Amino acid sequence: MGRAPCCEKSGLKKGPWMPEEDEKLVAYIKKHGQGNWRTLPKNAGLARCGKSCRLRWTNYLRPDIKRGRFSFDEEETIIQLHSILGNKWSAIAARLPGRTDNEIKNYWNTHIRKRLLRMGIDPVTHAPRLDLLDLSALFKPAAAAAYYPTQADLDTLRALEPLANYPDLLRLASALLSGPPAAPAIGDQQPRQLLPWILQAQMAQQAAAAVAQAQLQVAPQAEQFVQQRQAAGAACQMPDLVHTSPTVQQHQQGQDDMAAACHSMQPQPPTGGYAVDTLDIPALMQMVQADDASNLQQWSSMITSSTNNNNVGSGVSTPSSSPVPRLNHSTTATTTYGGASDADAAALFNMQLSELLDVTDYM
DNA sequence: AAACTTCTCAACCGCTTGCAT
DNA sequence: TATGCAAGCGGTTGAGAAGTT
Repeated sequence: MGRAPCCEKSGLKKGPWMPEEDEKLVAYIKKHGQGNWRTLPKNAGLARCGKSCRLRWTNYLRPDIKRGRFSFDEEETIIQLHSILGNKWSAIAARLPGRTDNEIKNYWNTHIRKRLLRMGIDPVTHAPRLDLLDLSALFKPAAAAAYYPTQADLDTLRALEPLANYPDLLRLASALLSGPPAAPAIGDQQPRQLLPWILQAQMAQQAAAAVAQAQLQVAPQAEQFVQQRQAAGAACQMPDLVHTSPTVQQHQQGQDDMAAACHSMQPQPPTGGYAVDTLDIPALMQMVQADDASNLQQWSSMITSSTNNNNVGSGVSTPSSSPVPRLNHSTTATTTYGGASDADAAALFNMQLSELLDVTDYM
């Protein structure tokens, strides 16, 4: 595959477009439509390369382009889609009528990304990162009263302290120990509940993102990728903490492709059929409280190897859109966010576990 | 008011993908 | 199958605007 010869041709203008150039381009496209960008400049009387013309048209001159500030809804949509698609700006733009990929990319880099960082959320993985949180806000005199942590916040921190050496478990426990999110509107957060809210941010975001994903026309490759991640997650063995589920085996029966994906991702696939169907949270917390280091370390390393196998070069949190038939409400927690229903969020929760435990966030 | 710094965003660069030959 | 080209995409740049000292 060779490279397109383009703007290196001498005599072609570069840099900002003049109004008369815009007029020529618009007039030509109105008359002839978008055709061959290579021949367009010559036919339109422009001393530009076709690439430059295409960019100018698609990013600026197209009549259906919406100018001006992004609305709150648009911003929300961008964040949700980014959590699913990553830096696939064109794919995100396809879901935002009137916005170009370039515009969304710029807006992300100049506004949203910074705001997420200030909120202690990793803009790449969308996971909460206490190391990114602007804790200085806690001590600013003007904000001190509002940001001073509550007793509940401190209790939460204390409860999480034993997990400090196990970042992956910390994430899980953080999410589980916190109550339902305060669901603050962006820019109107309840600062006193900041800590538990941040700890839940990933779960909440993933729930919303997955609902958005369900509304998308997922490309077959993306669907396959999601299925492979699910399969690998379902094959992750967690002795003493995970119950065997025959329904999982039934569910997987006949799904050769998923089994193959599972097999390929797990060097030693489980023969006993363990699955992350239900997670024994009380057992986990007992280990934490007893400071059962060996068990925790064993579990932690298994999670690490599992997620390392699953995360094929992706820093993007990728929730699943596929239905999850089982959920044990007595031992798992659920959360809701945005327009996600209880059922949506609940169904998602199990499938998010492998995502939630993605320790690469901490590396 | 001037100098400096930071921010914004249009445009470019270079790589990948898809198609034709 | 290999090659060349066009189009598309994401990362980066840099000029001008806005903000700060």
